[in-house]
Amino acid sequence: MLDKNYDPQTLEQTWYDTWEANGYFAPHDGEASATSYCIMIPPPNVTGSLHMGHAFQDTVMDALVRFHRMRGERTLWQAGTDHAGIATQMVVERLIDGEGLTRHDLGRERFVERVWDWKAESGGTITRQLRRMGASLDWAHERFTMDEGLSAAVREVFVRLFEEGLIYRGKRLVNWDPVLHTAVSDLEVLSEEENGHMWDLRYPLVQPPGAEPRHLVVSTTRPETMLGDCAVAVNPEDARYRHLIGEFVELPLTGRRIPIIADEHADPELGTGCVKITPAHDFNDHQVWLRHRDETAIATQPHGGLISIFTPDAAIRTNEPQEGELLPGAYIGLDRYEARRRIVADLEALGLLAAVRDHRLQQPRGDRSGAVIEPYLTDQWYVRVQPLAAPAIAAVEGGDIRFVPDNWKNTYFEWMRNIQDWCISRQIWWGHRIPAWYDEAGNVYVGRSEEEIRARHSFGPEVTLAQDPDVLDTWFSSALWPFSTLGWPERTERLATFYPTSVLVTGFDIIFFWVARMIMMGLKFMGEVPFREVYIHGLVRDAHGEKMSKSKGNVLDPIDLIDGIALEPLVEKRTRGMMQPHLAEKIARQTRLDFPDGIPAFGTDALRFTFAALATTGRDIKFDLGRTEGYRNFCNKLWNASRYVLMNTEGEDCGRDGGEQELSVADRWIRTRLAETTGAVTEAIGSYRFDLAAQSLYDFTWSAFCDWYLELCKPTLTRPEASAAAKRGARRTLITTLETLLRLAHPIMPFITEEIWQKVRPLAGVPGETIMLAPYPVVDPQATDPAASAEMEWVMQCILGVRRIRGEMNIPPSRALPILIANASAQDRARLAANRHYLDFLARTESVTLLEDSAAAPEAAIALVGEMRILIPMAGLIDKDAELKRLAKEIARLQADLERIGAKLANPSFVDKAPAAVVQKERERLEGQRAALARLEEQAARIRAL
RNA sequence: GGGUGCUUAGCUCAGCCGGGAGAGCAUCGCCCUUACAAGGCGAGGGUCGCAGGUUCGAUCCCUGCAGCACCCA
Repeated sequence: MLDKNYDPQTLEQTWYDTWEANGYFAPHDGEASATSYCIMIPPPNVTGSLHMGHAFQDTVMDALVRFHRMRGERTLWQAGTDHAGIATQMVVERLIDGEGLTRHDLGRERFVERVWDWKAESGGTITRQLRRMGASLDWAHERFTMDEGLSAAVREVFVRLFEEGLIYRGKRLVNWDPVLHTAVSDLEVLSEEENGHMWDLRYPLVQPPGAEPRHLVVSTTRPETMLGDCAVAVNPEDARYRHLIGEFVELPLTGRRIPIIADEHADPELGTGCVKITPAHDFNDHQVWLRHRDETAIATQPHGGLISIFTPDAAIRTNEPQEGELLPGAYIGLDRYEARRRIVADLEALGLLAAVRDHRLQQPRGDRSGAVIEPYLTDQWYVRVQPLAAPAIAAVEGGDIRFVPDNWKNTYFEWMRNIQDWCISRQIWWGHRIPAWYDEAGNVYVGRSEEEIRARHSFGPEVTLAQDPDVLDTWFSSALWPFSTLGWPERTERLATFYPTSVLVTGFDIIFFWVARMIMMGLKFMGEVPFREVYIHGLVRDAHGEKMSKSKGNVLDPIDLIDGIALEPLVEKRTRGMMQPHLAEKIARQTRLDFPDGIPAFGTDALRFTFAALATTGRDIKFDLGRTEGYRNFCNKLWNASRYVLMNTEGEDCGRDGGEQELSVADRWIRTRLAETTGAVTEAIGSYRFDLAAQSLYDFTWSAFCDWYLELCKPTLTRPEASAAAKRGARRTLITTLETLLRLAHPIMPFITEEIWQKVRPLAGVPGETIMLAPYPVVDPQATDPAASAEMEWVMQCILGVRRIRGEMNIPPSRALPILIANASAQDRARLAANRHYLDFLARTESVTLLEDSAAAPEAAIALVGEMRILIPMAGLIDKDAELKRLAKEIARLQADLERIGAKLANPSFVDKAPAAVVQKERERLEGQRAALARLEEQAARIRAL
């Protein structure tokens, strides 16, 4: 027997341990003929912790995986974590900062050791949390992007791409993060509008001696970059300046002269139409420079005009010995903002500052550090993406990969068709070291190892080689995830079985970062797409629709929803380690407002059910705690219903060992409903509509099984006159329906279904050690019985009719009612006779009397079931005005309806053009409603006449 | 500026191929009826964002507008 109370805490933990210990999560060996099903987990940061987005995503994946596993497919959910280069390095740097050290104090080797220590220390957190979610990941084959196998895959890919000319090294402008001291890719830069200024600078024209001084005015948001200007550009069509093209201006503060050049980049409509060109510190200017660098006036400048002015910290650098006073000594060593202040002041002193205006500008910032990104000239490694992108586009166009919802493919195409080369080197220490070595002359050699390179080039020990200090972008290794985790470059059995994987489940925010790159790499190295489908889900937001973030303090920890958390610890958790105390105060206030009593423990199943119910396609999720509470109650309902079933079946004859069984209408009806629900849930999961699956399960369990069936079978089980065969049939139906329902719900609610199933299984005569590996229900066409459905519908209408009168007249359920039946057809009479016990029990009827002459009826309240009338005598029970009021309401409703249908049928074009079936249906409705109306009006008149 | 999505009950959301507007939560009555008060029974609540169009008929299809959100430049 089940415990009296549903307590998710205890049962969830023990079942998970059992599953894992028994190896149920691993794909079964199976026959070669079994189809395989595989999902790769988007690897979470190894040292991170589970957030609501993970919890949602993992619920979806686990539901899919459990569903397919139960369907007998060879199912693998590949487990693993990501080393998350920059994020992890930042955490460890902060850690050692607490010891007053920087990573440079430690040196590379010791620092990387510290990161591994940190991983060892905190690396288990997220995998523990995944287990709490019930995730049936194949832990036995857990992978980590930095483990030896995956690192080998990374080296292999790098070398092959390099040898094909698809990886190159080049001095290019990159997005430089001056705080993290590393290049970052375009995708890691977030631009937002911020308040700033626009400065108008006067650049004096070079004039013959004695001439009146004249200026060109250029506008800039970054005046300090003028130290690196190589030209002023004007539009060749701009009549105001055309005559100046080829002339020179004095670049203030530097003593340099720079040319006025003609370039389309200068927009005559914008500002003065003159643009300063700083090719080493602006992407657009760099393009301009590329077009003009062969012109003498540019080419003869220092560095051909490509003048870098910053250190990696974005401070003004010192001059190289051969550069002389290229950069004015007054500014050297100044941070970019201090330099800006000084340069503006100096220009103003010279009368060269024309204006300063407030200005909204797009400020690019590093997504990790928040630092303003600096376009910066460095040597970096790049992937030439175009040749890889073409087949990746074709794969989606041709339908080899399907996006769900479909329109996300447009986002994918949009990006893929305008793709830029991918900067893959990062100037950090935590990550895959780039497999390139340099000799003393600076020649580069790429290979799987130093030994390989030495061997290939026959280098003796006298040749010293130094490995490139940089590491690869984390996404480089993630891009290989679908095959590297399966053993590639080895040709393993797992790789052959599970690649291509079935579906990728992920958020739209990493379509570019990850999805696109996996497709490119998969096609390139496996010759096949990495997955057949991409299911894109929405973002989990808080109850107010705000994005959850630590700084806003509105994050929810999924584990707190499972275990519950009191208010004070929750406030403490949300405000811990805040930078600004005033924010902490606000967060604390809001938290107390949103969760005055903290968060109750809902259990994993309720949380998972919530995610499933909210998982509508293509929509963000506003996370509503009320829903979770409702689904916790649902779990409780299922629990109690199961207790009832067990109470009535344990130690009883459930027909498992034969014996005659007789199925009642109710039995046949619930079996029909179960078959329908099985079909609906199966189809919903198959089309990623977890919301519809959840809805069907909820509706069947609560509204059909509990509200009706459990009640309907009570008379059969308790009445002494019910036959043994009928009791056996009811018990059999009870236990098998519940057993099937549990299997049906298991992918979404794994724990409670397993706990109950273990008790139910023997009574239902079902074999198996675990519901996890029990077969998923299939629709039994034999079970569908339309006649039973129709009859049950009639029974319910009768019961609801009586209940409605009861409810509206406030007649307590304890009071049994005598009812009269009038205008009963032969079918009504037959049904009445057959189902009388249902009415007595569920409508609490004291007596049922058939009236042969309806005129003889006493004053009564009325309910209609088709043509048949149910009358409840009013004497002493119902007050006249209340019944009249009730009838008036009903009559009004019918009249409105009739009017609408009448108008429709009176319209000749409707009758002509609408399908005959529709017209027929409306006619029947009209008839039915009209008859009902007449009866109610007659009844009202009779009561009024009293 | 370009693109995508959204707008349905007080709140969170379903609504299939165009044909009688649904669920959960919340609200209001009655009830400790032998699985369940984390419950039972019943009730109220909607100009389907606005304006046009197509159609016999539009929450659904088309166009425009408004508001919100996100992505790209």
